[in-house]
Amino acid sequence: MNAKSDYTVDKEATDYYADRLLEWYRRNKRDLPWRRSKDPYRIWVSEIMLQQTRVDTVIPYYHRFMEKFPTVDALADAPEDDVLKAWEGLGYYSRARNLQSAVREVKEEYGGVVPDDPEQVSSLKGVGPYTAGAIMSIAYNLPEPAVDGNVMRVLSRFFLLVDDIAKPSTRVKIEKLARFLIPDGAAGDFNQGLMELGATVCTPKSPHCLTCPVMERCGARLEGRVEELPVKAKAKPPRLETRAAAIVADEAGRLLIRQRPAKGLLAGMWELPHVQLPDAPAPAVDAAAARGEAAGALAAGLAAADGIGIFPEAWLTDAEHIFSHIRWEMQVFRCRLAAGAALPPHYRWMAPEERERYAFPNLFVRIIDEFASSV
DNA sequence: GACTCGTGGAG
DNA sequence: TCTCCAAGAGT
Repeated sequence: MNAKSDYTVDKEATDYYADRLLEWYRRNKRDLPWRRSKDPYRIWVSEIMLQQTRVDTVIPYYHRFMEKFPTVDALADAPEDDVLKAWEGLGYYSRARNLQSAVREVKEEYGGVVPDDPEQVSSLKGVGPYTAGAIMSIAYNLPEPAVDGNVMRVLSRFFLLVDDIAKPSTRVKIEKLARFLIPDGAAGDFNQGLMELGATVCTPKSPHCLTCPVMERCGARLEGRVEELPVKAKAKPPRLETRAAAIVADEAGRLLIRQRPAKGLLAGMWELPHVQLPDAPAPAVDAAAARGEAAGALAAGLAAADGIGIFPEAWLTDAEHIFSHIRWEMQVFRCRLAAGAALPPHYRWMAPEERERYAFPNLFVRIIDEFASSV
């Protein structure tokens, strides 16, 4: 371990940074919904929603969520399906489940009051190092760092840090630096200032250095290396999965849907019945033959997995959906259900007016909408 | 440390 | 069209 394994900075630079950033933040901060309250619960909900999710995407969800679940008690007492439904389309659905689980723990163990102790908050489900620091500093103004992607980018540039910010160990190092930078009595504004600077000025591509409050001492700018920092390893491409899905409608216009398992991808969400196809490198067959094979595999797969008999009648559409780590290429077939078949417990018939009762991932929302507009 | 876990906007 | 990604956490 050499002396350079941890970042160091002198107090004079620290004071400069905090003073300039705080003044800039207090004059330029955006008027965001969750900044209008110091309620730890509201801060908490916003931080969970904002994980890996853009501000503009979160805002409408945040308003709806706070209207539906305005307090710790309201969320703790709500049916889990209602919470998942409120999260529909936002992605990373385990966040919703973990949030409600943690809120229930706050109700039971802390009398409904979000604790102001970093250790206790960190132990809550779905609350990691960043979110714990954000709640501590923003709601309680306690001097805990809140290091997200913005903060890593901003500090990497200013202090010329060349560690790969995609590595977890780098976040730990930057956390130590960020903790040291927090000015007395202004943790909340300072942490939000760092993030605000990263979101609006020190952006990933073509940052607006000329409006930056700390540009005159920014290492990356002084050395002309703004574009090459931060160092970040590129993610590997998602793996391909080919799938075939069944659209089954009855005479009343109801759709056959099923609920996904409680763990894993899209846990607990509703979907169209479908199967994964063998990923053999298709030997250049014509499209019609490939669809025929997929349709056959769909019928056989649903019979084997769920014990239901369906007969593909026509190809409806192809749909692609890209998750962070998987790419689904799905062929969708309009199918007929075998008469008199009993449905497994995780299957339902969904009437058109029941759409609001079930939470679907967006890829199935699109397919269902396309089917609805085709009939 | 590497993988899992969504989505849609921006360039 | 494609790439990167946006206020990360769990395993």
